[in-house]
Amino acid sequence: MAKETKISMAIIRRLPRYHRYLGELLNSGVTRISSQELSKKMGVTASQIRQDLNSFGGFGQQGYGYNVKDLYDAITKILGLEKTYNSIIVGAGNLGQAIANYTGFQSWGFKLKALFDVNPKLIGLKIRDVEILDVDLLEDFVSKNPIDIAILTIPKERAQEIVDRLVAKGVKAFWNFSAVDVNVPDDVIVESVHLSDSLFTISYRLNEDELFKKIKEK
Amino acid sequence: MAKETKISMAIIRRLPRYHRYLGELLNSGVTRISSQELSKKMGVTASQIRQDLNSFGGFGQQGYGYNVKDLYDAITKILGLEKTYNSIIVGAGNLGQAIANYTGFQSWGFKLKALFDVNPKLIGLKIRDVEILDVDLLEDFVSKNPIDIAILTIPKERAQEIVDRLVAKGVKAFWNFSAVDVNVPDDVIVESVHLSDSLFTISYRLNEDELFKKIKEK
DNA sequence: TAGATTGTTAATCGATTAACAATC
DNA sequence: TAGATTGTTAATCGATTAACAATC
Repeated sequence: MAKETKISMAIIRRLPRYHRYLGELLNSGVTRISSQELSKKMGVTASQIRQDLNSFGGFGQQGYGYNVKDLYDAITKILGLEKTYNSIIVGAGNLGQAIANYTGFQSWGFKLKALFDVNPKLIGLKIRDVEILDVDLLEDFVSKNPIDIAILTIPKERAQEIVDRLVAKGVKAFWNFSAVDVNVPDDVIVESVHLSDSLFTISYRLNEDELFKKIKEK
Repeated sequence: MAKETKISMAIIRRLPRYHRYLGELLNSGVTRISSQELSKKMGVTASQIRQDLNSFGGFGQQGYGYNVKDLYDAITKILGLEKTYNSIIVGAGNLGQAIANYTGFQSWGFKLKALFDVNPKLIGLKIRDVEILDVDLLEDFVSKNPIDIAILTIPKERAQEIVDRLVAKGVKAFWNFSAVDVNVPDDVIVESVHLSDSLFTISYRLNEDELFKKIKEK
C-alpha cells in the first residue's frame, strides 16, 4: 500500500488555510482567482500556492487562473470533509464541554456520539443531547459504536492509558489536548493541540529582545 | 534595536517541548542527561537538541551532559516564564470560559484580569473571581489596567475589529482562537490556534491513502 | 492571435543531520 | 589519564522561490 506521492506535513497544514480563504471568496461571490491574487490575500508566494495545489492535481487553467468554487470543492474533498466522522470526547471538563458545545465541527461532518468522564457528578448529564458516560464503559461503547476520532481532554497523567485502551479497540485517530505526547502504533494518527506550548511561544516572543540583550552583555 | 541572533520559529516552537520533558525528568529525580538520552525520549536527533540549545548558550558540559535542573531553569527563563503577564479574555462563551477556568496558565504567571462579552446574560457573572464585563468597556479597562496578552475567543467576524481596538490601546500580544487570520503591525505578536485547521488535518490523514488511489486511477 | 497564468523544472535558501575537534 | 559528550563546523536534505515553456 505504498504511496508514490508523499505529501509533506508542511503542505498538509496549509490546506485548511487555503480552504478557509477560498470559502470566504466563494461567500463574497468571487468566481475566479489567480495564484498571484490569492498570494496577496494570504501573504504567501504565488509559487508556493501553485506548487501546493499541483501536488494534488492540476486545478487551474493557463491564462485564467482557478475557478473558486471548483478549487474549494476539490480541497473540501482532499481534506476528507465530504464524509462524516464519529467521535467521542474523553474528559468532560471545561475544555471537553466547550468542544462538545461548539456546533461548527458537527456541521463539517464530525459527529459527537458520547462524552466520558470519571466524575460521578458529570456522568448522566447531557450536552446538546449527547450523554456523559462513565469512562468504565469506554470499551463497551466503542465496541458497539465504531469511532473514527477520539478527542482527549483529560489530565496528562491519564492520556496514555486512555489512548492504549482505545487503540486496542481499533480507534485510528486522536485529537489530543493533553499536555503530553502519547505513543501510538504507526498506523494511528495523533494530532496534538498543546495549548501551553502555544502560549509559551507568546511569552518567549514578548521577551526575545531583552533576552539577547542579556546574552550579549555576558 | 536589530538582533544579531535571530531564532527561527522552528526552534522557538520546540522550546516548550524541551521544557516539558525536562520538567518531567526533574520530577522523576533525574539530575543529569545527555543529548543522546534526551533524544531517545523525545524522538528527535541529539544533534538537533545540541544545536537548538546552543543558539541560546552553552548549557552543557563536555563528558557530562546537561544538568537537568540548570537546563530546566534556563529554558524557563528563555520562555519568559519567570515573569507575570496580565491578560484578558474577549469572548466569554464556552471556549473563553474553559480557558478562564483552567488554572494551569495562572500558575505559570499568566494572570487573568477580566473577561469581556456582548451577551447581557453573561455580563456581571464571575469565573473564578474574575468578572465578565461589557465589551463596550474594553478600551476603558485596558487604559486603567495594562494588559500584556489578549485572548480572543470571539466569532471570526468580530476578531479584526477587537484586535484593532486593542492594538490602538497598546496591547502587544494576542492569543487568537478565532478561525481567521488577523492583521497587526510588525511589533505586535499574534499566536493563532486554529482548531478546525488542526481537526481537518486528521480527516485529511484518515483519507490520504484512498485519495491517492483515486488520483492514480485517473 | 496576443496576453495571461498555469504547471513544472531549476535554483536558492534554510533547517536538519553528521562528524569531529575541543574539553570536561 | 581515558572516556564521554559537548559545541560547532561542514554536509545533506527538504522546502521554498524563481523562472519560463506550455497552453488556455
